[in-house]
Amino acid sequence: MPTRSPVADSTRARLLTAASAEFSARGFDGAKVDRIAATARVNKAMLYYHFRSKAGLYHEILRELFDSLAVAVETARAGGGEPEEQLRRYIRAIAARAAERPDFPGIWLRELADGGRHLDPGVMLMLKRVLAVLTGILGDGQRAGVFGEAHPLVIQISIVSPLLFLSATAAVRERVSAAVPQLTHVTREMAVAHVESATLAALRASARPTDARRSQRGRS
Amino acid sequence: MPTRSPVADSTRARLLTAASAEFSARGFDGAKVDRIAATARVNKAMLYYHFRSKAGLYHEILRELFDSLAVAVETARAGGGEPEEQLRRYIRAIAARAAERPDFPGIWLRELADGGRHLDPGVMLMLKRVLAVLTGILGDGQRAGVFGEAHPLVIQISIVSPLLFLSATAAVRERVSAAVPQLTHVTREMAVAHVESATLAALRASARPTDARRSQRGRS
DNA sequence: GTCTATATTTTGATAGAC
DNA sequence: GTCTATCAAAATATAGAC
Repeated sequence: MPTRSPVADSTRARLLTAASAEFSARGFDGAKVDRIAATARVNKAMLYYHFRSKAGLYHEILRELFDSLAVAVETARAGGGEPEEQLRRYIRAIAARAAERPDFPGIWLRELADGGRHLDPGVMLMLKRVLAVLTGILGDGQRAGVFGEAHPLVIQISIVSPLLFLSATAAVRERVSAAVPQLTHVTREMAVAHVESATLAALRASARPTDARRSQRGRS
Repeated sequence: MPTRSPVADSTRARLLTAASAEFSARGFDGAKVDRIAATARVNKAMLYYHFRSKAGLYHEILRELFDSLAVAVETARAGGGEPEEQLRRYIRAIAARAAERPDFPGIWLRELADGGRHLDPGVMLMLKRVLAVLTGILGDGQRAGVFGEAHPLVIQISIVSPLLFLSATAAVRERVSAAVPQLTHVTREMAVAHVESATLAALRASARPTDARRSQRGRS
């Protein structure tokens, strides 16, 4: 492995930035090392010098991305407070990561669609850390009686997927909106607000079936 | 264009089936025509004879898939009834399409992530038909006072994305669950039930801010 | 660390016989 | 409609000079 200076190595950092955008926009198979090198204004041979292969470069990006996500939600959990407040922070932490790193949603989405082909055990561990945080928050809420029973993976999917979609589908939505002018743009705030209210409303409703106008399946 | 018999042409149909699976699992760039032909047990030259190119084959699949979706939600809408009931049918119609055609979610997901690179005007029109149905249902609900104001695209995203995710992430969830045994499997029914209850709860809550335990931003 | 030139493989696509 | 043989381009990767 080449010199790993604590300061961001210029060509190395440029390659990571360019590659992140390329992988997000085209996926692993669609990404071309020539294009990455060109965008980074770096000689292609340098890519192999620093990362050994296209896959090596991709793995480095995956690790960095998911580790930062795990840290973000763990920080949200560490803030303490009521379960509802923690869940809001959890949601916002994920939304914030997606906002800070525009390439994240595309990469995440595609990696899932790929069946996690490139998720090595290290990255899997990071995903588990994220799920552990959510499971903890939901458990607290259930014990406190404010949340009903809920499957962590269902909640995770219904939180994460709209947020990823929002970013990843920006281009398509732009085209749809252009053709249907009465549709105003969707802002990140609108999406986050909806995810928060929909998730919490569903969790509250399952805690008190009688609160809902019609309970789908009342506990007999 | 070759003979288009009303009955499913064997090699043509086999190619479509194999290609659909390949595109879903690997994406357009990751899909290989050699692999498609091999899976279909058809000579590769036949692929070009029937579909002219890899892109032509892909487009044919996209058109068929999104047209069937548009028809499905339009049928759901045509069933009439209360807005809440129509919205439930809308959600179930989408979930049913994803269940019937296991390749659909992967293809849809990847196409969105690709920025709709392969969505020609014909397919865009089908997407608009789907959105028009949802917009109609939401409008009915608002006029009837049972739904609050909601952006159709936000609702669409929060309905569709979890359903697509559920299918598309099956492989990854399998691996996560294997490593975290206490997590039971997520069934389609659980996901659909959550989407229904979360979406309706959010729409109802926005119609009557005072019903919610805490209204996030009460109308001043 | 950086660059040029090039090797090697894969892959989309076709010509032409049957 | 089907198959064999093959082409041409693209793309990953490396050797080796500086």
